[in-house]
Formats: sequence, structure tokens, C-alpha cells
Amino acid sequence: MIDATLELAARGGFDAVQMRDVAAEAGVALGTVYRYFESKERLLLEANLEQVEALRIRLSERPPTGESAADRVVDVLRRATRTQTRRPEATAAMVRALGSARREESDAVGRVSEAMTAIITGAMHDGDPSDRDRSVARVLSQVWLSSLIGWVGGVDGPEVVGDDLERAARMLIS
Amino acid sequence: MIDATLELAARGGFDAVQMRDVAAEAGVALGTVYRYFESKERLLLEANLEQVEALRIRLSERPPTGESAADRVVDVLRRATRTQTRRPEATAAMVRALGSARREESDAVGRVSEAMTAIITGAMHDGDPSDRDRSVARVLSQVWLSSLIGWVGGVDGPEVVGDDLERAARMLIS
DNA sequence: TCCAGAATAGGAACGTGTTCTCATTGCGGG
DNA sequence: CCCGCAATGAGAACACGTTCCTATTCTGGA
Repeated sequence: MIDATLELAARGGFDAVQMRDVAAEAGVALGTVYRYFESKERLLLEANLEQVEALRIRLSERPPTGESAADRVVDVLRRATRTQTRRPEATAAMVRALGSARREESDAVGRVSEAMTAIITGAMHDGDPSDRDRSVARVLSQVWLSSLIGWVGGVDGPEVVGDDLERAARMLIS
Repeated sequence: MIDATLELAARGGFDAVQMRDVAAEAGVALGTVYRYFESKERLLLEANLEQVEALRIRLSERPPTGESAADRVVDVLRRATRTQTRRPEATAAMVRALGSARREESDAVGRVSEAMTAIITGAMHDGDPSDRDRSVARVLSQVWLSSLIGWVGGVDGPEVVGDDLERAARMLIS
């Protein structure tokens, strides 16, 4: 079902992910989709979580390059952003699910946000992150989300996401 | 119509703002609402813009206190956050509209975002903001949005919004 | 005052997320 | 093998955002 979701999302964004179509594409009944995902938002959030986890795995295989912590963080964020802006419709669908989540999906939103923060702290240096590291990473993940919202909402162009993140990272990481 | 929207939003959040009810509460027909607001999101965004502008006016009447730029920015952000967390349902409705906006509403989202950024630069010091000021203010407005999303989505408590903003402001403003 | 055109009221209708019902299928224990 | 029960299929039904249509009301200019 998540594969079907990603497929439909990649094709036409949030609106193209219609629960009846997800069911049909996955070869199950509509009720079965709702048996495992309580809402369309949750379905997209779980799909998003899978993508973020995949990114984390890719990063562990090919760690970021760069001398300083700031360079490594920027490298990670730019790579992530490039991946996301390459599949605009799918990203837009998942970002919209993130931005319009209700309380029922707070756990899924929290997991996505934690995964993004962990990716950033992981790029800073080996070992446990300090409190300040965590604060910086949290801010960067917030900039990340807001910037993506601005992009999928048509306010900014896709290059703005990476630029926003780089500027923020360089200001925050001495 | 915007008053009716705010009234309904304050009562029950995003889901309580039903276009038929907005029309009834405002004493107009449903088609009339759609004549002036092309979608529910736009209606909520215009309502949000009104609130943000009202905040800007309040701030110009009672400017932020504080010796340093950082203190003044924190003061402004905390006051704004307190206003927002006092009306949780109404804020949740407007934040959800911000987070799920489509391209058609990009102008409204852009205006809200610019207004928030202007509020922050205005708190820093008199006169024109420098490029760095603008960058800092943009990051803070992005943290603001993401943090509100986390709060209305039930991921974080209301106090986290102000704390996030204060931490970010103190890290960014020397 | 009267007319043309815009604005509005009132409400039907459509699409899609969500819920619900009921029949059918698949499965583990007797 | 058969029963009980959970999972699923299939689809109807409902709610609400959105669109559309028609009759009525309002408004500004001749």
C-alpha cells in the first residue's frame, strides 16, 4: 500500500493519492487500507518515514564529506534536498501531510521529525551530540520543514530550500 | 465572513470552519463566500493575515522592551506566541491552512510569511535591516511556523513554541 | 424613473475522505 | 474435517469542500 501511495504521489501529488486508487493499485479493498492506516495523512506520513529512513541508510553507507561539522551538515542537507526536489510531486504530497497533520497523527509526525533531527546530528560528528548540537539540529529540521512548505506551496523555488538550509547551518554552526 | 471564520475556528478549530456554516454565520449565501475566497484555505489565510497585521499594530503601539536586539526579538516572539496559544483552536485552524496550502494560495502564504519576518526585523533595531538581519529573521519565522505545526499537531506542548523560538533567537543573534 | 448588468440567495449536484455493513475467505485449534 | 473468528472484499452511505445554475435583488447611469 505504501508503494502504491508513493507511485500515485509521484504521479500527481497529494490530490492524486486517492484512497480508492491506493486500494486498487495495491490490489486490496478500501476497507483494508483503512484497517492499517487510519487516514490519508497517516498513509502519507508512513510513506514519508520510509523515505527518511532510506535516506538515513544511504547516509550511513556514504557518509557526508567535509572538513568541518558545518560542511558535513550542509552536504547532508543539500543531498537530501536534491533527492526531494527531484521528485516534486511525491515530496509535495508528503510535506502537505506533515503540514496538515491532526493530533491523531502526532506520533507519526514526531517520528519523522526525530528522524530528520537524527540525520543532522549524525552529520555533525561521531559520538553523542551535545545539548547545543541537538538544539541546532532541531532548528535546522524546523527550517527544513518550513522551507519545504514554502517550496511545495509555490512561494519559493526549489533552490531556495537548499540555500535556506545552508545559510541557517552556517549561522548556527560556528 | 472573516469574523465568522474566526468565530467558528475559535470554537472548534479547522474542522469546525465549514463553508456552509461560515456563510450562515456571516448571513450570506455559500456562493458569495466562494465569490470572495476561492477556497477554505484562502479564507483561513486571510483571517490569519488579519491577525498578524493586528499583532504588528499592537507591537508598534507597545514596542518590545529589552536592552539587546536578542532580548527584544525574544520579547516579541514570546508575546506573539502567548497570544496564539491562548486561542488554541483558532490558531490551529490557521496554522493548518498554512501547512497545507496549495500553489493557488502561494500569494497569501507569502504575505503571511513576509509579515512575520517583518515583525522580527522590526524588533531588532530601528532603520533598515541588514542582509544578515533578514536571514536571521527568515530562519526565526521558519522556526516559528514549524514549531506551531508541532504544537497544533500534538507533538509538543504549547510552551515548546516559545522555548524553541527563544533558543533559536539567542543562538542566532549574538 | 427605468434599464442593463453585476451581485447575491438559495439550493442542487459532484467528488473524495471516511465510515459502515455484510458476505466471503483464510487460518489455527478441536 | 469442521468450527469459530479474524481478515478481507465489495460496495453503499455519509459529510463536507467545491461547482454550477437560476431567480431575485441591488446599483449606477441615461
